Amino acid sequence: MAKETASASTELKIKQAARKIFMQKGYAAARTRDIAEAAGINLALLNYYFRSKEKLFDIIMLENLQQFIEGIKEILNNRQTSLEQKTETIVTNYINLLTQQPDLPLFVLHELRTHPKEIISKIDRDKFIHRSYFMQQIKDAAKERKAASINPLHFLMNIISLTIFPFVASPIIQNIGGLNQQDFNALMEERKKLIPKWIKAIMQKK
Amino acid sequence: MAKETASASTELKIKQAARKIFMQKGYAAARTRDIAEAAGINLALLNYYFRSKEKLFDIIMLENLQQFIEGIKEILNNRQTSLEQKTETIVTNYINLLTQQPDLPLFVLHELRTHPKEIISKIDRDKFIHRSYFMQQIKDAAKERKAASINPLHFLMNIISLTIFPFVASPIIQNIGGLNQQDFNALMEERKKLIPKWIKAIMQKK
DNA sequence: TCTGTGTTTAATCAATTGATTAAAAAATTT
DNA sequence: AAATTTTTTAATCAATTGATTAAACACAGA
Repeated sequence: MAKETASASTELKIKQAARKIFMQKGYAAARTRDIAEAAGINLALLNYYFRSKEKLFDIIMLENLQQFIEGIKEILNNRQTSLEQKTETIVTNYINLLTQQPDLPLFVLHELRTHPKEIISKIDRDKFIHRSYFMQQIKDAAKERKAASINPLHFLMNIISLTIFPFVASPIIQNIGGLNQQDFNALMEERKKLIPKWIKAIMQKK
Repeated sequence: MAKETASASTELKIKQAARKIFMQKGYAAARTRDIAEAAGINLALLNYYFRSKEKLFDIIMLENLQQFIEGIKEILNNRQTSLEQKTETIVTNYINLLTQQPDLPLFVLHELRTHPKEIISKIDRDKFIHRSYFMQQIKDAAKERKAASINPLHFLMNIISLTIFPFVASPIIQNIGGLNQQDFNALMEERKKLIPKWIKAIMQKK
């Protein structure tokens, strides 16, 4: 019993340390020694638990992607909420997540480029976003209502662009605007209410 | 004479190869041997011309940043063009640039995180964006016209987010939408006209 | 043609780094 | 408490990689 909790906790410690180091430095620049040190354990122990750096990375990356995807899966397919409500929930959820883990999107996107596309195919294997009720609502809004006709893909791109990109480009934005971390977070907090408004304005038939 | 052109061309060849490899793999994963091979020269020659991997990287990165910044400097300070015209020009220019070099923004942003902030401070040393005529126009529009009051920083973030992020996230977007490279480029081409419209809609006083 | 300067290469070095191994330590079982 | 299994470590290996060196090469001017 004590054995299992001990091993479970060291495994968790390693994973947490790995997540931190990988996200800070990226896969290539992250050294297994850094991760071991951050986890407070020996380098050999890391390989004992996870076989190799790449195996460990795959696990971390998969968990990150799930965090990204699972977080919006039920939102997109909720039949009870309007398009406006979904937008607001998505924006709020992501801004909350990224305020806690600002390095997450850049890490995922960068490694997605470099690494073989095995990872990419895992993202949306069954095209659930494409088939989601959310997508149907966008199409319907364009037809039934007086909303402007818009490619649903543009619509989705707009929401995630407006929400995520500021975090990706935060070093530049903070530099341009002369903002410290707190100022920046406050600005992102503002966007929780602004982005849904803007999205609505975009949809308005001109 | 032949000597100088030869050395100039090899220097250029190395830089072009370095830009390619660095952008594909990132600084840490890019090997100097890869760059040398891509340039069709010997590894030692690379160090003969540029002293070290880091020196070469600094040069490439600086050129990339300049490409990014210089491209909008005169646009932002043009006293003859309206806010709408500036928006359209910025969007068109960046979409053209990124269609040619889709890896550029992710590379810059990723390395900006990892590397010491010396680089960051070079981006907008004299705060020219903040002082630009463009920024003044945004403030004026909010006051004088009937436009909605908007933090100029939000305005700027919106334009670059809507323009640049789709390129950064293109692997995901192409996967979700089931798009090949040509489809994706066509979608980005559409955005040249759409984004200015959307920005205008956002500015509209509701 | 010879000399000197700049260019290029092959070979090698030294440091880093992912991974392994064998042994010690701790925990669990009998 | 002894035996067995699991966990942890120190030491080491082997491959990679950025960088250097010394020698060969090209080419200009004398």
